[in-house]
Amino acid sequence: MEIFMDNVRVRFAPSPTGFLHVGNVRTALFNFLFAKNRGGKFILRIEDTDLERSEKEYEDALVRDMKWLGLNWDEGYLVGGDFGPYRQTERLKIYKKYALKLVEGGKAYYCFCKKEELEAERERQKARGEIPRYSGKCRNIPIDEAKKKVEKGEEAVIRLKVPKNYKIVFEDIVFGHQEIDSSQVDDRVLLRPDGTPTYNFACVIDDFEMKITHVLRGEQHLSNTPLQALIYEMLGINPPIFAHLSTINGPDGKKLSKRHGATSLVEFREKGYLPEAMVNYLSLLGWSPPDEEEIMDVEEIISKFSLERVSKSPAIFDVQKLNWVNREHLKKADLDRLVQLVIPYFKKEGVFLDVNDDIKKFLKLILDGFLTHVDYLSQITKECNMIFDFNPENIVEDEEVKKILSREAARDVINCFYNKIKNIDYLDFENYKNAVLSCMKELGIKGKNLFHPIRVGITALSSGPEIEKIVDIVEFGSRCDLLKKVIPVKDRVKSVLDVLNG
RNA sequence: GGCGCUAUCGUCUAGGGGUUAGGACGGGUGGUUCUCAGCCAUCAAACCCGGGUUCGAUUCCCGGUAGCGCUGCCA
Repeated sequence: MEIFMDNVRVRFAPSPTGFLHVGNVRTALFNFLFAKNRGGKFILRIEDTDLERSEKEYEDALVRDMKWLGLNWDEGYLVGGDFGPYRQTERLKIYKKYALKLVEGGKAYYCFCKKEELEAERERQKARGEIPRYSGKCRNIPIDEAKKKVEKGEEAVIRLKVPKNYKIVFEDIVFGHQEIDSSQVDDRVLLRPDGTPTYNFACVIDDFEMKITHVLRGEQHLSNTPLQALIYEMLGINPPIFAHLSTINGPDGKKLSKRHGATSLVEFREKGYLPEAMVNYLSLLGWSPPDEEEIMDVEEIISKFSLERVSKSPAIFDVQKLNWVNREHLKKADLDRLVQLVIPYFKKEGVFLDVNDDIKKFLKLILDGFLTHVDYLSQITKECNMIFDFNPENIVEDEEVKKILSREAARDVINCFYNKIKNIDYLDFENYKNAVLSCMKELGIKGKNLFHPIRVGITALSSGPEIEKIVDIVEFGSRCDLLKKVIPVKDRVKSVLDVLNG
């Protein structure tokens, strides 16, 4: 269906009226993947023709988010290129040129109807149960007369003169052949009195001017495409190939919104999701790899990506699966990198103000012990809370711990363990192992009857990472220059024994 | 209301005129490790409904239903 092209040019064209959310990102991602897979160009264009709602702040956020994800664009906003400018409000002259061309060719006309009048009329039509449409009142004003009015300074918009009884046809890679009667499309406004274009017009002009070969965008634009296809035709130019991407909805099947929790990309970044995990998960929404391997890095996704495997049905954003994808990438990630990523969360908790090499090593030990416990990085501080908040009283409060202590010889184990370590200055792995070993021999206890009490002795808790890892973290942490002190093993066991002995 | 789009386990999906309808997340169970997490094994779980076409439809066609989108001088 699709003609092979080796000069693929695609674009992501967001409007800076809010923060990038997962739906937009998926669209950006698919454009990026397609471009890279085909060795083409990925272009970023800013559609800021909605003067009311567009904000510079959102443009900045958008750039930051795209960069974070690694969706680097080859051409466009901020990086430049041969077809700029790439922000629509800077391209007003271009739209005007094309709009005038349509007017001259009798394909569009000036409309002098007042905005308020039209709105009132729409309301009336709706009230009567009719389909709200433009009456076509100005459609037949002779062009010379209209021009004169415009010259006199009368406010006018330019509307498309949609032909009657006309079949509009276009192809969509995802949704297939589309046919619609021109009676379904209204004489839409192309250019506003202030010279700004409306979305559907600007979009066509820019895609043409920027030599866009494939338009991949959200499914909500499928209904706009007949209008756009018509504009291409009236302009006598060839449309690009369309590929609409199904919507991503919230868990209730409704449009993604605040009440579904995090939806904007910033939120996910702040929570400590890895960018490669976001990319991976989002790539799986509406597209599936040809094999059954779901965990992929960007390069793999690029190499496997094709529009043929994009599905038509809407998808629901599932945080559970995102979490799994993120955990998988967390496992594969370089520990030193994760240390860097985790620093802000510990700072926020007041664990330290500045990092030094010791603290980095300490964080590395924490990650080694607790990483398998988290879905995303910001959870780490809470997960490793036991390192900082040691509460010996817990042994008389926690049911699980009480159960362990009620077992025979539990106290003896803790006592024995304490005696073995009380004179050791720094309990390293060897020392710890030896202490445990001699307790084992001395008391003739092994397995859970040995380790459970030791765990309680050190943490006052019944569960957590491997004891030797905790020993490592706690001992090293106690020597680090931290705002939140870490109590060393020896003192911990002592405190537990004190509580135990009343 | 009109027009358009969509419909496979709870979720993401594969598949496709004849299959034990496959995988993944999540859930259940069991194993492993001192415990939790993890890891391994294992189980339950789906073709929206009704008509056609056909020897045979989950798959193709039509209708219904539901959801979503468009119906703006928003994008």
